Amino acid sequence: MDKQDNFNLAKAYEPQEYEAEIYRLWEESGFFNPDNLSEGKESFTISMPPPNATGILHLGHASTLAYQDLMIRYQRLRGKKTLWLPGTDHAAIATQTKVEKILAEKGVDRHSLGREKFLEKVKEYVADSQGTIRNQIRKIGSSCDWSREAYTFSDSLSVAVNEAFVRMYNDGLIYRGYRIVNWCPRCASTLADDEVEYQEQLGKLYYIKYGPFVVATTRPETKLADTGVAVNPEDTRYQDYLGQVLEIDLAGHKIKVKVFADAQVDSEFGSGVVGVTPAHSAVDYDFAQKNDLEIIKLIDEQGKIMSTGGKYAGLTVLEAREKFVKDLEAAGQIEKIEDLENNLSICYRCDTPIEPLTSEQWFVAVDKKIPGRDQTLKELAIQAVKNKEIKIVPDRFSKVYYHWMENLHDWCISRQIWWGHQIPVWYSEDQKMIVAISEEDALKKAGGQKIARDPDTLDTWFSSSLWTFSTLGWPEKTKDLDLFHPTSVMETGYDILFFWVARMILMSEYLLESKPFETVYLHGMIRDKEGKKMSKSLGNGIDPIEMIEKFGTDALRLSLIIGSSPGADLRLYEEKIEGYRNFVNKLWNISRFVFSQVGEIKITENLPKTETLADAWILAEFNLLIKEVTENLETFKFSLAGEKLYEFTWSKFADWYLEVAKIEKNKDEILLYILPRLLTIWHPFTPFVTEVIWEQFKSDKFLMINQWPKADESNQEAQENFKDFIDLVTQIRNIKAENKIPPVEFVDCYLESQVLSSADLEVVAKLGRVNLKTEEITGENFASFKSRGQIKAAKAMTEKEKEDLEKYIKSLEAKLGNKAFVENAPPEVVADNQKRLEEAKQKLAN
RNA sequence: GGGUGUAUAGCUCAGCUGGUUAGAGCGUUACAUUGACAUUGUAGAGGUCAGAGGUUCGAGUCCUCUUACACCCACCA
Repeated sequence: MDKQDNFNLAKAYEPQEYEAEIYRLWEESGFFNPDNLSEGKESFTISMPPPNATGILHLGHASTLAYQDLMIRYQRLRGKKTLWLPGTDHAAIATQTKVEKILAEKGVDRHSLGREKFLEKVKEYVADSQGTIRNQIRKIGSSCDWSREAYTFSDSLSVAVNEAFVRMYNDGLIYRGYRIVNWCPRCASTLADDEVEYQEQLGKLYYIKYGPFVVATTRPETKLADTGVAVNPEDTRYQDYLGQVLEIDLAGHKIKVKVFADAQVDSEFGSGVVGVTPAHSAVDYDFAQKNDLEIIKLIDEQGKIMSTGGKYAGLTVLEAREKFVKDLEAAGQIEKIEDLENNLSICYRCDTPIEPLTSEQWFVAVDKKIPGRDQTLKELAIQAVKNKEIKIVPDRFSKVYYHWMENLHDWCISRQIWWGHQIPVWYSEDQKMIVAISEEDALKKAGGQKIARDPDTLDTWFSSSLWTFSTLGWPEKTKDLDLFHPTSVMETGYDILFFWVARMILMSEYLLESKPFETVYLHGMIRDKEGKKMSKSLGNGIDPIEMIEKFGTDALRLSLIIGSSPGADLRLYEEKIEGYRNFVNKLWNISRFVFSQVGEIKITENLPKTETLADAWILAEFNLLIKEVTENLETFKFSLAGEKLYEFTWSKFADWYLEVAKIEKNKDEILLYILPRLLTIWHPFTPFVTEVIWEQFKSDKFLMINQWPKADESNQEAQENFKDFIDLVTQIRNIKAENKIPPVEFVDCYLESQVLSSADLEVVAKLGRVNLKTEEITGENFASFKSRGQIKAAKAMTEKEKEDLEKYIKSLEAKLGNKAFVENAPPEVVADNQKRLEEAKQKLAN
């Protein structure tokens, strides 16, 4: 008690009282910026996956930030020049959709507002939510370099976007073409293939009498624009028609279709005859290319039937379907209608059903050889992973990556929304197309003519695919780019492996001829206790900010990291976070206790001398811990590292060593050796509480930039011997409990041990709360003592324990009696079993 | 239709290249607690490792099949 004046820590850790202040101190220190870290060392870089500039941070963000901050803090403590570059994404479609929704509530739509005014509204909205996001990233404790904060739609990143576009165009890797695309009628824009999601639905399969055939379709209205009929080449029923052009009457609407054969047609499905609508189905479009079919566009960009639909013109798709089916029925042309489960394609941002339609758009050619490189973009991206240049953790996602890449089609990059990078293409008065990096450049190229810009914008993933290097100043040759690229780790969820990770690899390999990162670490999705996805509609979402307020950031971070493994989903719930809050408080109180015990609060610099077995043991355990945690962190086994730290801190250091220290006293050297180092290795996991405790050491530097401790040799003998120590104490407590002897009641006890000194045994007795007798107590069974009496701990064993031990001995004897085992098993395994048998027998005999 | 993952205590999960009597946290039961911590301590109960075969001296761990769940991809009109 008399020593407690020299430290000042409340009885329980209250995170809210410290976190904001600690973060402010870190930020002001400038050490988030690698320029202020020591010179000339190896660098370590992570580009923060930019959160969408919409709404607020959810648990998924909290988890990705916790992982990244863990790696960043670890590497900073290891002395690397550590850069974590934060930023946000303008998230073209997502943001535009969101603002449109807000405007719609006021009865305004973007067209009535006009492009300029609408974009202003979006900018306001983005500025607002970026502020929220920045604050929330800070709340998680993210030690990122705010001075380098980036935004995909900033001026400098827009330069990178135009540069990339122009280079690809000049290399023939970006082209404009009239092709079939995914069209979202609500967004009034194209979508990339991977931006289309599928929803199972119960639809109808209509069998339509179609000239000499019966054609089965889920979308009868599209038959108005059929230009072909496909059958399987093996199908004997229709051989005579192959190659013919037939005129078909569909309830008065006349179409001309060419009959052809293709192996893709399944003669078992539906009627075995496919009506081909090239303008509104990707498969049919391919058929049209192969068989030279006419392409008749039927559905326009608003999802309405065009004049090519005859009397159905002007109707929406669904209206036209209803009317046309009625007309066909009236004409006796519906043979039957069946129920059919199929996938409805919907927009990934607004869930609107997708219309495939033909349109003139910009594409990235993934299968075209890059000039001078004899490789396609696709091949480039596959190779980077295949030759292990880039490592994906967990490895199984490499396979998923290859599969996706190999099946990648040309990437449609033009969007018809307003929010985003305008395509760097202008048209001169004489209708010449000018592709240029800027308006000035385009004007120059136009040679004095007036120019007009293409209104289309770029897919948001085009700009984010440049993220690892556009944020470092590319296309300028900057010092940052040189120092920090390729980045070290890309930490993100497996759900955006395709959207983002794959495209970053593709772009970096093409534009920089280098990988964007060395390792991709993929975390899983956060789910609720039942394993359900957290979502607004289910109301099962946990708000990370609320959890931080309730339990503290450190507790939330631990709950996200411990118990998770890469690529696997994680269930999170409040009790779990609460449990880690308890742990953080334990660490706090361990520190309080240490500070209360020692004469002066300072750090022991050198490995201390050991006085007792417990001393030697705890140092041995601690050295082993440092070694293992370091190894685990180097190999991305964050959860395992956390579990080991947890176990050491609570079950070894607190439960045993500190309890022994209360008895043995005078442990200043060792306590002040372990505690600061323990705080250091905990720091990447729980940055706040460790930094707060660290302040008590009055060090001239933050724990954040302390040095990662080195592991010394471990004393195996001490580890082995201390097991006996623990074993004896546990036995005593056990016997007392079994005999209903209150823990506080000191009964007599005789102890003996081969390895423990008499001093050790005295400590054992104190921990077990017994009176240590120097002579063996004979003649009586301890059970008869009931609540008072003597114990010879080594002899006491319950019936159950006896039985278990006997069983164990039998199984070992059987094993060792087996010739095959003795002959085939490695000698050390046999010897080990032999030893165990002897020990067990001895125990039983005692 | 293809592919991947998961299945271990009531719940959430560890268990690395096969070799202790299969572990942890939460929950639960009993006891304790004014001296670091009730956000605590001590002790206990609780498991045919989804099922069936196989490989091996030895399988929770490797192989095959089956079942259940989850996810991803794909152009069944």
